[in-house]
Amino acid sequence: MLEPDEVSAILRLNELGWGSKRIARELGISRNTVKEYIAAGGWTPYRQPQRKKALEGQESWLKERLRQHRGNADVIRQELAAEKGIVVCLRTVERAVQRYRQELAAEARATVRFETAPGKQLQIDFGERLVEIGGAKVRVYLFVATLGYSRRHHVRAFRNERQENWFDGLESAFMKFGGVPEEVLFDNARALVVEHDAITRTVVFNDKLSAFAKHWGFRPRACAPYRARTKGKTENGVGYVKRNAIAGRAFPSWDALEAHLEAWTREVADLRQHGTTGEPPIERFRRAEAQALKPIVGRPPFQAAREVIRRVQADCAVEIDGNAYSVPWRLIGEMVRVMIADGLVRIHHGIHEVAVHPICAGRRRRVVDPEHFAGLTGFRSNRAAALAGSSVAPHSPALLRPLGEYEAIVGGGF
DNA sequence: CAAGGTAAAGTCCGATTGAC
DNA sequence: GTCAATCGGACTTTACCTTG
Repeated sequence: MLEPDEVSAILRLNELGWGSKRIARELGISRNTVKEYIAAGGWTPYRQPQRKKALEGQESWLKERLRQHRGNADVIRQELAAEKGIVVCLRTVERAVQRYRQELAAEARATVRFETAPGKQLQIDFGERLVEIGGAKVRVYLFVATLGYSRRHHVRAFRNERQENWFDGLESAFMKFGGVPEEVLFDNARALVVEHDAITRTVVFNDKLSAFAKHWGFRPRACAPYRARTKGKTENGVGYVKRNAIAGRAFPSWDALEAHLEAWTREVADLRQHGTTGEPPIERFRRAEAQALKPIVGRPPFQAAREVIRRVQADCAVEIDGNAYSVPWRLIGEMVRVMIADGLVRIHHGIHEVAVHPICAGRRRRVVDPEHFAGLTGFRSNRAAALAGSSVAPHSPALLRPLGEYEAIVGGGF
C-alpha cells in the first residue's frame, strides 16, 4: 500500500510522459503497482479485508440476550451454538457484547438512582431465622413485603416457606396496604418457581402463582439472582427485620411474635426516617402510594382457587381451614389433593376425584357425604374379627367417632 | 504465486467477584 | 478463608487483502 504522496508522484510522472517501467524503476516499486494506480487515477484508501465477522448481523439479538442473561457472555455463547449454530470462542462473544455492557450498566445505575414509581412495585422476600419462642429456639420464616416507592413494610411470620404462605403473606399485604401494585418482585422464590434454568437463567413460575397473579391483577417478576442482591439495594427487607425487630428478643409465644411484628411495623418501621427517601415510609405511602395502588374492593380472596395436600384422618375426613370434609373411608391414611375453588372443595386421590363438598364457611364443622361410609357395615365384623385375634385388613379403619354416629349417618343416607 | 500487512478470532492467564 | 465463574488484557493464529 503506497502513501498518497507516492501515488501523486506516479501520476505526475505519468502525465510527463514517463512509462510505467521507468516510473517503477525510479520509485523502486513494482510496475504492476504503477499501472494499477494509473488505472485507478489516484490514491485509493486501503480496502479493508472483507473478512466476515462471526457475529455479523446478530447485534440486536446479542443485546437482547445480554440483557436477559444479565451480562453473562458464556451463556450467550452457548445459545449461539444451540440456536443459531454459530460456534465461536467465549472471547469473541465477550468482544461483541462489550459495547452493550456499558449501556446496560448505565441503565442499571439509572434504575437505582430513579425511585420506583408509586404503586409500581412490591418486593417480596422470605428469610429464615431461629427465634426464641417460649424458651425454645424455633425456626421462623419471615415474610417481608416492601413497597418500592414508600418502602413501607408488611411483615408476617410463618412456620415454613410453603406456597400457601407466600399467597397468605401477599394477600395480607394487599389488605394492609389497601391495594395491589402493578408488579410483585419475588426474591428467592423457590416455592413458586417450576423451572429455574441455571444455564439460561430463565424462570418459569408455577401455574398457581400465575393464577394468583391473574386473580389479583399484578405481574409477577423474579429477581434475577445475578448480583441483584448487592447492587442497588441499600436495604434488604428481611435483613432489616431480622436486625431491628427480632435480634436480641425472645417471645413467650408465637402469637406474641406476631403481635410484636405487627406493632414493630406500625411503630418503628413505618415511622423511621428512611435513609434514601429521607421520609418516614408511612408519610410517603399516604402522600403518594396509597392512591396509586389498584383498589381491592370487591375482590374475593384467592383461596377461591387453592390447592393443598392433606392426609386423610382416621375419622374419614380431611381438615381444611378448620373444617372437616369427608372422603371415602377406604382412603384413611392416604394423601389426597384438595382443590378449593368456586365454592367447592374437590378432593382427588391420584387422578380420581373422590369427593366434592360445598365450602363450609364456619369453623369446626363436619361436612359429610354419607356415601363415603358405604360398606362400613363390614366394619363391625372386621373389628370383631380383630378382637377375636384374626387377621385385620391393612386399611381397616380406626374410627375416632363413636360408632353410633357413623351408624346414624349410614342409616340416614340409605 | 509468495511475502507481507491488517483486523478479527482464538488462546492463555491473572484479577476480581460471588458463593460457600 | 477457599473455590469457581467470569472478565478483559496481551499475545497468537487465521482469513483476507495488497504488493512485488
